[in-house]
Amino acid sequence: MTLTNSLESRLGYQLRRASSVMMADLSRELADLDLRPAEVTTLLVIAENPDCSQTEVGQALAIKRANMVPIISRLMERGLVDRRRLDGRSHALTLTQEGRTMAAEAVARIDRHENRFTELLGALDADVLFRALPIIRAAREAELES
Amino acid sequence: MTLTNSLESRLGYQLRRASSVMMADLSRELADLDLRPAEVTTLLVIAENPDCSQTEVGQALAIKRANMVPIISRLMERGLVDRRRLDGRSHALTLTQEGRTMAAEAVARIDRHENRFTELLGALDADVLFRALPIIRAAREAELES
DNA sequence: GGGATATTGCTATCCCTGATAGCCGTCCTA
DNA sequence: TAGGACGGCTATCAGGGATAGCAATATCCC
Repeated sequence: MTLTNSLESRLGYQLRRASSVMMADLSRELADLDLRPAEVTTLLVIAENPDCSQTEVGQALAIKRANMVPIISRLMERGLVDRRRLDGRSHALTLTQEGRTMAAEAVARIDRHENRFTELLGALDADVLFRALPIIRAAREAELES
Repeated sequence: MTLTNSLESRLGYQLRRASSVMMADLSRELADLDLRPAEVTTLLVIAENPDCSQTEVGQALAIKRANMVPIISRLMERGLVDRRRLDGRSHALTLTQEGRTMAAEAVARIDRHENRFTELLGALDADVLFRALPIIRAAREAELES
């Protein structure tokens, strides 16, 4: 028997299901690099913003300070990220050469991954998504005010 | 300093961020009912499909058989769901009176929650989302074939 | 200058979702 | 009737995310 499911008409539900499909696909694409999604995003943000700090990366990615710690640790252990003491509190993060290589490979895979999905959507739909999703995201601030 | 983040132009990333904002909002809306998102969706599917089985609910919601177990257990403990043995293997799930009340309240809250977000989007954008998101979701089947 | 305050990184936990492997009893069907 | 499919279940892990609180440092303002 196939069940009815009125949740299908809910935006939040659709978003969650769609997001989870893409996350699963991404994880698979990155599996043999032994990089978790959260680690790749961190790697890419550091690549674009040399000498940024840990909390800055966290802010850009909506990852809490406390949760950045193991991510950075692991990236450093693997020799992908290097850090230099800036002042008594903060560090400046950069990619090692190996980190840059890894980041390039990751970007290539993310491109493939993204293309698999955007190909299924018309250009117009994709445009709307890129306009609408940030609106939903931004609602958080409005929400926090109230 | 504000960091640049080219992930902003990635569909998967936008999806994840938007979805996580909505999930957080939903959780907050449901917090005082002491219902987790996964439990509410289960409750609603049972409400719509009396006498369905546990795995059927799982299939409708993309929740694995094994993960349905604690969800159903908790809903039963709380007296929201009742089940009747169908045959030696399967059970027919229904809502108790209390479950129906809870489901109604949950739907009301989900409505409020959804409206908070859909209000921010034009009707046209919402339409596109409801057309595009299922396409992304459906890509999973295509993906599994390959 | 110095005390209050904020910031940075960190530890230790906890919660929620989801995935896997495998058991057992039941049912269906060739 | 025997083998395979099925439904529920246990146990266990991984991944993302959240909170509370600490120590050291930096900053700001009186």
